[in-house]
Amino acid sequence: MGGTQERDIRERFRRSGYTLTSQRKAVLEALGESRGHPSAEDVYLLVKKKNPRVALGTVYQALSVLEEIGVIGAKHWSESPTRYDLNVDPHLDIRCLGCGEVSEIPGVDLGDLEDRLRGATPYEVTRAAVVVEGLCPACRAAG
Amino acid sequence: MGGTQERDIRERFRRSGYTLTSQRKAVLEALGESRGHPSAEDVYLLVKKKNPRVALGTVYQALSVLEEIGVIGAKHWSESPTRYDLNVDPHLDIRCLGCGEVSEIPGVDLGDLEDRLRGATPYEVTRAAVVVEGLCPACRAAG
DNA sequence: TCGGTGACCAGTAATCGTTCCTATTCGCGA
DNA sequence: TCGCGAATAGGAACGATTACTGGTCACCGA
Ligand SMILES: [Mn+2]
Ligand SMILES: [Mn+2]
Ligand SMILES: [Zn+2]
Ligand SMILES: [Zn+2]
Repeated sequence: MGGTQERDIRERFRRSGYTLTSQRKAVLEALGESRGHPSAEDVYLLVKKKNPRVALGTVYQALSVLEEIGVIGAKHWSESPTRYDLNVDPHLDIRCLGCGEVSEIPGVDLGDLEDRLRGATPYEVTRAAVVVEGLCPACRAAG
Repeated sequence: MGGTQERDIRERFRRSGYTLTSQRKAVLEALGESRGHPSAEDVYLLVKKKNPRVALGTVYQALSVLEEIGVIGAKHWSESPTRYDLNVDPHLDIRCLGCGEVSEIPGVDLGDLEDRLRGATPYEVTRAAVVVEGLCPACRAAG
């Protein structure tokens, strides 16, 4: 399931040729602590608590290689910075237009959507993502 | 179908309280000329050909009200500026990762996806969009 | 264990798309 | 025709992200 453990992560780094530095470890740990879908800035602030010398650019670069080697996922909404996720299994996330919180939507199957896309366009389809927005219960209550 | 005509547009402006200015008309015309899915910058360059005094900010503002009153549509990809579209019917568009071209994917039905989303999250679902990326035939050939 | 070397990092500047600001102009309604 | 709120031009500011550069570190091999 979701929990990619230390062993696996080291292996992914080794195979990719990237090195597992303390900064990259710290970014990964911050992502675990945040228990959600933090932005690069969120991760930066968490990492800085333990090591005040890290640079924001380093966090961006770490997130980028972690995503590239498949250890974390990244999702984009139009009115928010990119959100990162330890959950790399295919799943949907919804973002609240009120407070910006992102949560997972379990149990929705897209079926053969990608296949149908491939059949309907001469393009080679690389990626299809469903971007969902709404209002969380708290923001809905607050009107 | 797609072609929202002059009459309808005037009516939408009247009801919304916005005024149909020459700049807004020009933006709409540019969108018609461009025959595609131009960015704000693309629209700006087209509008400027006929009226070199328009400001880029005005184009952004015009696009925003045109979208608000339902005359045009806007779509977002993560690695591209917002693209605008005269086609306001629900449909899918794919963006080429090579050249940035956007084209429509006809005949794909999302079925009851939105309903299933609503059933699977406590959020009030406002919007669900499918973002599709790939390689156009030309870019695929150029490999 | 101890360098040597190429990858990495901190700090900062730059970029890009977009929005904001303000003085001026426009255009509709009385 | 006049008055006034809405819209615009021009340019500054903004937020997210990337690029650059000189110093630093991780790791492989002797
Ligand atoms: Mn998630
Ligand atoms: Mn379209
Ligand atoms: Zn909320
Ligand atoms: Zn292409």
